[in-house]
Amino acid sequence: MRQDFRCNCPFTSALDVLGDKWILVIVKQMLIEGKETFKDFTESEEAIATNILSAKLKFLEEVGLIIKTQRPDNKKTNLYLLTEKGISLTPILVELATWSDKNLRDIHPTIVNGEAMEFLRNDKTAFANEIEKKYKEKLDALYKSNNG
Amino acid sequence: MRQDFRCNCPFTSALDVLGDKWILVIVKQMLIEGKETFKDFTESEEAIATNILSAKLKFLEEVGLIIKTQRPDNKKTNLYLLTEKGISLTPILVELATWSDKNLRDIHPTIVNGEAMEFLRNDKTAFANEIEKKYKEKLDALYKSNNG
DNA sequence: AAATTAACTTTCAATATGCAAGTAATAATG
DNA sequence: CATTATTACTTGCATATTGAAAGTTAATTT
Repeated sequence: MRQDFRCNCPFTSALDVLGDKWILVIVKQMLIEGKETFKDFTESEEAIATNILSAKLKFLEEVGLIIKTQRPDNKKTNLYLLTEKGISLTPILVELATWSDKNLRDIHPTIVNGEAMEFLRNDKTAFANEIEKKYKEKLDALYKSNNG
Repeated sequence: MRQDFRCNCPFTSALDVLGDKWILVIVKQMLIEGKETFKDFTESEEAIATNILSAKLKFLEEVGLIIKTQRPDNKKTNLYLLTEKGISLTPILVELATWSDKNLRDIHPTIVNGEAMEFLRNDKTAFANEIEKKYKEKLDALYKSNNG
């Protein structure tokens, strides 16, 4: 799954990488729902098929949005973790959710509307910062336990 | 092409509507490049096939992101115009371009890097406001000439 | 050692994409 | 006013992508 680009437009080029049903959903699952193993992803609400998941994880690794690692004590379970490049997708995700909240409820009334949505509506930037911070703390903890 | 949603997650629901290669590219062409007729879209850099374009325009209309109109003096040429819901995709597009600018140049060095990019980098919000404002002025002018 | 689990891969059917050609209606030209 | 061109499609067909289900391999647990 090699990447090529339709043209030199920055908008279109972003969509050449991110423009599909699954890529940003997987990133969301990592960033917001704390998913990190193949199994975690298969068990999510969105119910991705394993062959698609496999292909998308490979692609995400190829374009440098995630890395594939393991815990030192477990050779079976792979860990998929966001890189800086991947973490920096947060503002896009935040704008997507904001747009859903404001514009999709008429055709999709059951979109969740809890505390997190409240926080997002109230301060988008703070919401994004919080999420990025939490994820980075998680990475720090992981790398610390991996290296001693 | 009816829309259904994978789940109640606001992130995923946005991608149920917007998550594909073409939808946001077409919106970008309308919003930023001023395209408004079928022909305009077929002549763009991204070179969309006419059958795909036809299907995507239909879908965009169905979900209420665009409306299909005509000029009073021309019954042949349809005009495709963004609704409020469509215009409010601007912040998403801005974040996509920002992300491209920062993260895609290593694997795609020829991404454009002109004055507009400079403006975008300098003040995202102002850039978004400017674009929305210009598009709305265009709509105003059009509706004025259509109604007298 | 046997059973279970995690991470894939394979197969095959269904859907989406894309190119090329064709059509119908309107508008412009001679 | 007849011919030609233009716009907005649609159709047919080939290829690519997606998705469900089942199978495979290696590591871990019992």
